[in-house]
Amino acid sequence: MLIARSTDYAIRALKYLAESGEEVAVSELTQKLKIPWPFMRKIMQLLGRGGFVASKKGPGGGFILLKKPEEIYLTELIKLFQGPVCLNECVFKKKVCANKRTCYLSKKLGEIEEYAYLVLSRINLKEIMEGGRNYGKTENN
Amino acid sequence: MLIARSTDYAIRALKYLAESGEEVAVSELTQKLKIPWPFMRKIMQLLGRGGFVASKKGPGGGFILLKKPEEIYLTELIKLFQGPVCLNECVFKKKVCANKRTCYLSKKLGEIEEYAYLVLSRINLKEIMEGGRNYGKTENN
DNA sequence: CAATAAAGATACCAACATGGTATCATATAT
DNA sequence: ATATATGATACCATGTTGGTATCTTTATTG
Ligand code: FES
Ligand code: FES
Repeated sequence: MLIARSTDYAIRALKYLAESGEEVAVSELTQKLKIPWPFMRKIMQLLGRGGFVASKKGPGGGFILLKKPEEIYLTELIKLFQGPVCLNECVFKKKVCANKRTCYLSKKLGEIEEYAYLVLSRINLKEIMEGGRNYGKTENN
Repeated sequence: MLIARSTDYAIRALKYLAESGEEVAVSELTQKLKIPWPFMRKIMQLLGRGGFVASKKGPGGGFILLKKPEEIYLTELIKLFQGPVCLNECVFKKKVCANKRTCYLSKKLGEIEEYAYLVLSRINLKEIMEGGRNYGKTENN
């Protein structure tokens, strides 16, 4: 799967923040987006570390968007929540395969990965917000 | 990951069978390819059910390739061992997302999946055998 | 016709990734 | 001071996948 749940939730949260424009507490996010509370918190914290949002503690505090929607690229979010986009990893996981350079399959998978990265790296939050008007409104669990 | 371990092992086994041309027992496969024995068996059984190989029981028995290498496509193997190639599944796993049709992200991921499928579906065993002379000789685990 | 060597079937186990939870510490507004 | 928010972090639960074990069935061969 290219996009994990955590990344998806992050997108929804960012979208909400972008539309709100002001400080939003996790409690509000979690209510509006129907996402489990502690999980949402974890995600917001990560977004904070990633520099996408700023946080304010105390009553009335919450999270606020730091970047413009058009500056938030999908690949950045994926990297933050799932690590680098990678589809052609040699099956001998951790260990590097000696044939990686010459392996035919690896080359082909690399092409796919390259294409995937290209497409994903062009998608930004603004596009998602405009392109998919109902993204994140999937209340049908 | 596009290609799982099981699929990879299957490719190696098929390659070996193709080069051998005659009945090969799992014991031989497992020795030559350095793949765990019971796992290899399971994989060969699946390949049998998938119609890629025929089996012969009893002493001297084993598996023999049923198709020509150029008729064995990577997507078929992936389907057999990992299920259908799918990269754009909506995060609400099992349940179908009502917005699937209009979701911008889903559309983009669909494009990637389509491309991936196109590339993979053109790759056959013969290509792999010729293109990557040392595929499956990764003895460096 | 035994004994043996193979595969068929199937249930089980272990490691890992991921989604999700809980807890305690810290900062801030009132 | 207290309530309300996040920061950090450790933990738990579930599912998938790689891997194992066991028992049955079929065929060869002496
Ligand atoms: S088998 Fe390792 S890169 Fe191809
Ligand atoms: S959120 Fe379900 S398809 Fe986009």
